[in-house]
Amino acid sequence: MKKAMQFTVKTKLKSTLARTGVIKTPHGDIKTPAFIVGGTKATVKTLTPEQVIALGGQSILANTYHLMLRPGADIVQQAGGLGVFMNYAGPTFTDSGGFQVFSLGVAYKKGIDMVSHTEKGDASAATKSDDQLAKVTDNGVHFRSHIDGQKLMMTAESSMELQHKIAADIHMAFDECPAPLAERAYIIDSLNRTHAWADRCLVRHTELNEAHVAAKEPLQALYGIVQGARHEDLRKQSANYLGSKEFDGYGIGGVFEPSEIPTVVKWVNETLPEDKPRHLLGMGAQPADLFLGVEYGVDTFDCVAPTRQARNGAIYTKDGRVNITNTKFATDFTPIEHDCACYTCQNYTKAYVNHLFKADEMLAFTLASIHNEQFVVGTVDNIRESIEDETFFDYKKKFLQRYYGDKLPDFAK
RNA sequence: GCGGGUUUAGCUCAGUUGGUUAGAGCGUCGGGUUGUGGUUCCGAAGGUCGUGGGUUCGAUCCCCAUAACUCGCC
Repeated sequence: MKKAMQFTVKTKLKSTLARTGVIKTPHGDIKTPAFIVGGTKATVKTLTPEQVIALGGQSILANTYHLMLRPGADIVQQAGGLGVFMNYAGPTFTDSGGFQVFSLGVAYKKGIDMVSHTEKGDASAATKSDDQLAKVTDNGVHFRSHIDGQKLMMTAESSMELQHKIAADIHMAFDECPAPLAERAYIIDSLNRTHAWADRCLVRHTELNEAHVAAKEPLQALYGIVQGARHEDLRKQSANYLGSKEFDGYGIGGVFEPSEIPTVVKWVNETLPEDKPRHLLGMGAQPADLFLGVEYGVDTFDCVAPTRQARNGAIYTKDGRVNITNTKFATDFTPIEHDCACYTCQNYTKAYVNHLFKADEMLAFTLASIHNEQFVVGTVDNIRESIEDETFFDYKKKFLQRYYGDKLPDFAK
């Protein structure tokens, strides 16, 4: 069968896993490494697709779980698929809903911070399944909608069916994301389940793609998702197992600290086949994540942090993160960054953005999101260029030193 | 002019049958947010309880006076 997408490696940075390349989809190309813009509910919050394109976004990632609940996959399909529905002509991804096994399951309102403060979480919550919105079985996951409480079931097959209705260019296999504190025995159990689900996803996905061929519709691509928590042998086992299957690319899932990118991501990417793209799921809130991710072989990222932080007034600058709501900005009539090319910095002052936040005006979210998203997307674009002209390490050192100053984390040095 | 009510944090108000560091909501200030979370979470600052007397071991609370605001009546 014809390929749903093509990935070509263009250049490799020696003595690292970093590379540049191009992902070709039916809706356009993605130059990698690339930061994929978060559009969970078929919208990049507070931004129009035109604004996303203008800030340099190459592609958008939506979420199957959320779209299944609202408006429903059938409605997205009737609309003509995700891209038509949301008026975005570029390449799209959907996440499978597998992450909600964790985020709406064991971690739901249990106080487990997914990355930064895992040690403070309730370890016993890691494997309990009562009093939760999600229950994992070998067949799939029993959910309770966080919106209206109705009981739902998602399986490998149903996730594929939903994703094919939503019709993004690139799908993620339905996986289980075990809690970071789960014990090894549970991680192994979970990993076996994720692998079995990946096989089932591939079978159903292939059937659905055959139907697309018959209907003369574009093919859709599927990434397998590597799990294995923080265990080297399990991560490599997962990368080997999934790497031997006919996936179009691979997602790196699970929950770990940014400081673990040089270990966990490296184990995975030195094991996966070189000719398939790798997507680091949900990471990229900080510049260090981006540089380290690329250095250790990540081709695409997605993260809701740039827009979420923007909605709360946290703004990225090359000299570190600032809170634009701080009083000191109320009378600062200069742009957020004088050398930033984004729409916000070209047209508005810190004082104005500060005022919009204080006054609860919606434009605040839009202007802050444009800047933050362009900051992160642009940083990954610059990283890509630095690989091609072999200035990556110099760029990384200067960027991170300036951004973090005295707070530069050891793992990023 | 007479009678009633109110006066506690920047705002709107709780409260104390008199007893250690007087509370809330909003606002203010600061922080958080990594495959769910704009209207969210965490923390902090801020009051000689209108003013002046009195009673009491002790008064924001009881008594007296006074001021401001407010309602009603003439």
